[in-house]
Amino acid sequence: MPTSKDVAQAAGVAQSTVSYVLSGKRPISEKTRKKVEDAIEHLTYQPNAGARALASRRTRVIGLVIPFIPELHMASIMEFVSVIANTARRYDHDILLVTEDEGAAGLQRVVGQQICDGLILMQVEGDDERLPVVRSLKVPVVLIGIPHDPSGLVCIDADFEMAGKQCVQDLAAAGHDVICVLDWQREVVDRHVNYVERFRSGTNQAAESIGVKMLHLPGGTDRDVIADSVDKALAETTGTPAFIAPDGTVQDVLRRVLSSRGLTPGKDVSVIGSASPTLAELQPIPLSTIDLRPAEVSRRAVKIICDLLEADSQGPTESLELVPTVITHRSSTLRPPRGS
Amino acid sequence: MPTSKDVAQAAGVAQSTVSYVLSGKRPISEKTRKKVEDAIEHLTYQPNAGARALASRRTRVIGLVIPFIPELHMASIMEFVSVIANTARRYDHDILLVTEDEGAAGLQRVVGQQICDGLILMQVEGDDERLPVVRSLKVPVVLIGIPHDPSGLVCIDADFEMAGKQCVQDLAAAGHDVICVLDWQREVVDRHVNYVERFRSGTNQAAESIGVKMLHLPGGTDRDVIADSVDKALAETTGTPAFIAPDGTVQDVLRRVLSSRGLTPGKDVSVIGSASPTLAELQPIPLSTIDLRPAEVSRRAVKIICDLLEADSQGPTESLELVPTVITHRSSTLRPPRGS
DNA sequence: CCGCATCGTCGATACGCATCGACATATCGA
DNA sequence: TCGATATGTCGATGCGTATCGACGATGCGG
Repeated sequence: MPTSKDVAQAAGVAQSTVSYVLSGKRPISEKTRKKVEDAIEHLTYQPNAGARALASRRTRVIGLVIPFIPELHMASIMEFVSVIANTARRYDHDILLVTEDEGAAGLQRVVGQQICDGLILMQVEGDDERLPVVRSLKVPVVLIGIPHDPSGLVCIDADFEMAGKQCVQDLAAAGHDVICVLDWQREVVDRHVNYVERFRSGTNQAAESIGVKMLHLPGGTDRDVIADSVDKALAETTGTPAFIAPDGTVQDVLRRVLSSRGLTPGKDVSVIGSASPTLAELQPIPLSTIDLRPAEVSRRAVKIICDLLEADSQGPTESLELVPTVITHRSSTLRPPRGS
Repeated sequence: MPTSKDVAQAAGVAQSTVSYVLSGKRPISEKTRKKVEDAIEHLTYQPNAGARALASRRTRVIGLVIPFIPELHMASIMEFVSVIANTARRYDHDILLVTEDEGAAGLQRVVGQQICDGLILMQVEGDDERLPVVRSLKVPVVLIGIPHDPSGLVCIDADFEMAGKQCVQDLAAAGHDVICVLDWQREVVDRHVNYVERFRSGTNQAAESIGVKMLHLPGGTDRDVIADSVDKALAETTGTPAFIAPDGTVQDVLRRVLSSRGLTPGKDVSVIGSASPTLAELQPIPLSTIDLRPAEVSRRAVKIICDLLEADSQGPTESLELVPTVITHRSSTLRPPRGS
């Protein structure tokens, strides 16, 4: 493997000059730059990451802490991972996978060994056990998700409260007087993931100001539980009920239950879920969705951490960003009455 | 951040002694070892990865090249990623994400900059454009998937031929005389992923030796296409046809088509798919599956590359490992007649 | 024509660890 | 008792890059 010394020799300059050509931190004459660049190309030189990290105290690697809990919809997690990785590259950084298995110790390891310059944590829970460690780390950390106490932390997430409001407003406008939220799976709710509460708060606020009835019923993957919830919702109204099912797996079960009751989404009932456009379109009845903007959240998370790394100064050690959500109408919801 | 020099000072030994305590490459007296380990603990010392890489010419990082093509079932990809990451940790290695976006150039970058000691490539296609680059790299690379020309490459994959045989043998034993394979989605087939052919070869061999009729029909996500395939299969027999649908998305569509035809899997027809146990159990009629052992494939891939890295010597530069597949009976297949 | 700032380049050094040869001490056989 | 072998530790060096101070060359104004 060629080194910068080899390049220097080939170009007839000092090694430090090669370094300055690459970093641009000192003026270089056009002539010299050309010579060096030619030599680099000719030798197919690439700077050694280890040496660079050692000398500059920057690895240009960001640690990404991914949850692998089976209850979560893996496909949607991949969406985050994919966008984060690609965005990081755009900032000339790489992504190191940090598995949940290692727990908080893993964070200390990758930071302590200086494998990473900073961290992105996905799926942050309300009372996450890793928070004390995160606060103690002396590198930038961006959380995707909002813990109960976000003080001293940099967080970003979809605006779940807004999402709740939008769903309710939308369904109310379509004429529903009873709106039923089927919760996330037990496993998610029990982890006290903060967004469950934020979403609920949004729905309730909107419902109160509009004057529709909200039902919060258990979700989960158990067909009987969902069936029970559906029946309860039906019993509450003489009109057509509306269902909000944020969780992808819950949507699947709901779909089957409705079908067995002879209810067609978009005709006899309305259903809004959260899903990627691709997935939503693939369903038998294309699903109207509340888009939680995973790609945008991911992009911003990377931008935030890269800005913090750039700044070098400890920057704002606390911030909270909420990404606006978007409703997309497809076929699973009723259309609002004409002229309203 | 404390360095090994700090540790040495605190323990009253030379820096090199600290290094030998950590690596175990030279005998150390119990007394000295204790002093050093105490100092390490007291200072919470962790070796600097960059310096270590520079001196040892080993980063202990493996690059994982992930496909993000939307047609693929992301959930199953996550299964690979998760197991690979965790297994790598067990070998004291970390995983760096290399996105497909960068293409072959990305491989040259992470290897050239020596960010990685080796690579694992997922979803290798029959005629993968990255193969020339892979062959030219001077670091170990393990491919998950078998290209058309595996010479000079280290490959591992599920034994799709065995999988095909198992499915056919199993369905034939259950009394089916017509067995229909619904292909993967067009996008997958068109990429010339080798496993499509290997699977087909397995089914055909088994069908021939047993004497049942095989139908290979188009799969995909289009309902009409699947419906057409189902009708064709029905027309071929007066008995009960069997369907094999390896692709997860195809399974979903097939399920709906069968239901609309009034056909119940496990009663009127048999269906075998490939899916994780969790997913299979979740379906309305638990799906009998052919398990392609993603976790085992992942584990072995990591083991192979770590062995190669350990060996240091270029090791066997060519190898091909096939992981045996497993059939699991659930409710979507007929039971073989008693006493047979 | 001289002093001074600017531009462009060089040499030297530090970064933190692994590793090699050297050396001191302890252990053993003859 | 003495040399030979193990055993345990140290000092020195190199890995490849970034960066700092220094220095020669050039251009400027006075």
